[in-house]
Amino acid sequence: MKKSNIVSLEEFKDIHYGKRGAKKREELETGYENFKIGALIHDARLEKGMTQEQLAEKVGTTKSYISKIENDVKEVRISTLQKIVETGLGGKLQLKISLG
Amino acid sequence: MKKSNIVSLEEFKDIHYGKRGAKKREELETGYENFKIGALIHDARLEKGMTQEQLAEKVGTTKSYISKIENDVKEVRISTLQKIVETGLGGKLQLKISLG
DNA sequence: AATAAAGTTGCACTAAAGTACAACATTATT
DNA sequence: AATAATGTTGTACTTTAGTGCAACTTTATT
Repeated sequence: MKKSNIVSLEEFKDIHYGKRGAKKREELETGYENFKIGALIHDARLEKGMTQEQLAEKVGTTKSYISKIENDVKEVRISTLQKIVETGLGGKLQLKISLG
Repeated sequence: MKKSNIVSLEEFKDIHYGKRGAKKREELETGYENFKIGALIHDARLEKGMTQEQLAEKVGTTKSYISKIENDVKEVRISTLQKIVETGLGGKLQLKISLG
């Protein structure tokens, strides 16, 4: 299994959320209003071309834990999510409250 | 203590984060990059003109718990935060991962 | 088809969030 | 200054995230 053969993020989204226009897909693209954190991490990880094991090592945890979070088996704490996003993926976690 | 005498959000921010231009204040306004969730909830609650007790009752918890979250004594779970924002404040919680 | 890489699931343990209630402190109102 | 409203802190208990490791399944590579 070579890294070069990992499917692209677009392909992945097509398969799992349908093509652009599909309801689930648009929800995903529109700022993740109804966010599923597992999918967020999964997508971000693929976008960085990393395996669960590589991400886990950077964050200082195990691939089994990453798997559980990506599949919503366990709810991730915000501090942990931040560590995964920043230390692990080199990204930024944004959190916003918008009032009606 | 009448509700009409609660300070406005702007006043509150001025006092606690400084006037616009101050470093802390700009961090607050710029999408809460370095978010402190306590302050987020606190601000949102004030903006709605609610007391901790009123918010607690809507969410189904106690004012002591709300206080602890607002003061970062306890880290709030994402699911709980969502409940507070949506059920309690009638708002939307947005969560986003942006990669470098 | 065989092997390796990547991902999933289960279990036991420990650290911390969530809950509840009471006592105390602070701020507003008269 | 007295009183009421609002907010904070402490303690004890329950639930759940986080950790570690091993076994298993699925997907890719040759």
